[in-house]
Amino acid sequence: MKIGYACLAVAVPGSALKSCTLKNASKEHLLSLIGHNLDSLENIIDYNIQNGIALFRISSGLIPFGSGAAADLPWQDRYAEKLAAIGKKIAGAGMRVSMHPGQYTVLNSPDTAVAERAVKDLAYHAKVLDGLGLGSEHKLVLHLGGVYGDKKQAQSRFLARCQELEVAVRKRLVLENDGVSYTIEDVLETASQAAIPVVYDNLHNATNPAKAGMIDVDWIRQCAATWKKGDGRQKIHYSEQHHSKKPGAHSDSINIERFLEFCGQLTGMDLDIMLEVKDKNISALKCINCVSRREFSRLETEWTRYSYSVLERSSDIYDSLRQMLRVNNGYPAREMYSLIEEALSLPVVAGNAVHAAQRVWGYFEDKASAAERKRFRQLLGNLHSGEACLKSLKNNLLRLAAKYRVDNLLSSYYFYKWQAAGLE
DNA sequence: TGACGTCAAGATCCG
DNA sequence: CGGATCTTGACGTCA
Repeated sequence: MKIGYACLAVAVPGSALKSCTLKNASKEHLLSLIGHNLDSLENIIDYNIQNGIALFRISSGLIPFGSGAAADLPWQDRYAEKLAAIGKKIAGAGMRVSMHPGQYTVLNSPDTAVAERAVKDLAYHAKVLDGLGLGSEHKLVLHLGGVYGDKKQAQSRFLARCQELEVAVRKRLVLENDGVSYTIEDVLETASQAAIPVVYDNLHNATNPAKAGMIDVDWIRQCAATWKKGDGRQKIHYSEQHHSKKPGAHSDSINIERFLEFCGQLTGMDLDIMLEVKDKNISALKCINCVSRREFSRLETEWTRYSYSVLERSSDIYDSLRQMLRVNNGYPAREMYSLIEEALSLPVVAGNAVHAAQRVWGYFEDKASAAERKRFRQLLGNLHSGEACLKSLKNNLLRLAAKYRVDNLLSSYYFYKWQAAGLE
């Protein structure tokens, strides 16, 4: 089983993708953006390898306007070596990647211009995976499309268009149920006719359920039969409902107990699980560390990433966690993450926030300039007057971490917004 | 015609 | 000027 995350990595230096608006999309500018984005992708892949994450979705934004303004640019020639090097790392690590054209790639549209653009878009995505030199188990995930008042007809239009796709696309194509139009039952019907594997998405099935009396595992079993030799392991999408947003909205983070309960239903099944969650790699690592026993040092590394976020919310939980990880004794992953989740659900306490910030400042104590010291003390003094001040204090510390290249801090979750709940 | 979702670019505002 | 915050862009469908 592999567990992974989609598109971008949180708290991974050098991993950001760049883009531009269409009016600035000159050939040379696009080519330089592509070069930058491939460097970022390589940094993400390196991070994945170091952290034992073996499933990843490459962002469609890797090549800005990949099926439009950049479609005819010679990026795969200009960056052939870089692409090959990245592909080699992926394959060498046994990593599985995918891509996922979004809701605006609609193959079954009655508007043939829209459908043609969808074909081009699929071709672009396949070109990336081909450029990386990866096999057909590295998939392209697509939704069935629109309904246009007649679902049956829209489904057969999908089938017809599917027949016409080039092999490079077809061999990678998999279909996913969506949260509005096509239920998992609809998708299984169409996909079996086209001999396409099916990705089951649990949250889409919650907002757009197929029929009563069926649970996740029932559908996952049905999807299993659609995965053939050469497709690789069966893949599913797992996500949780956001506590306050509208139905179908992804949660900020995966709740570890809920996830483990879900996994408990899957015994005897061999699946790859793509998480769809705002905090991306952060939740992926949590889930990976909890489903099977790994090195104790993995937990220590995680604790260093979370520690300041915990400290600024609860010094009691901070002490408990420090105690828990003090000795290399057993493998308390589940307990550790549950406690961390508990801490992160609490508001930041101003007094604790000061302690956490001072702890971080400790990294710069011996190198900061007089102006930097003065600025830090000033921001620290402001802390009691509200949330905006905590934000600028953290931004200030993050800039120092970048300037003085403190890797430990740059990979700390303390600075990133999915951890940044309100100040009490 | 606007909402939907996603992310970063671009624009604007502030001290 | 740098930094923080708000708005726009790019896509297609559907109410």
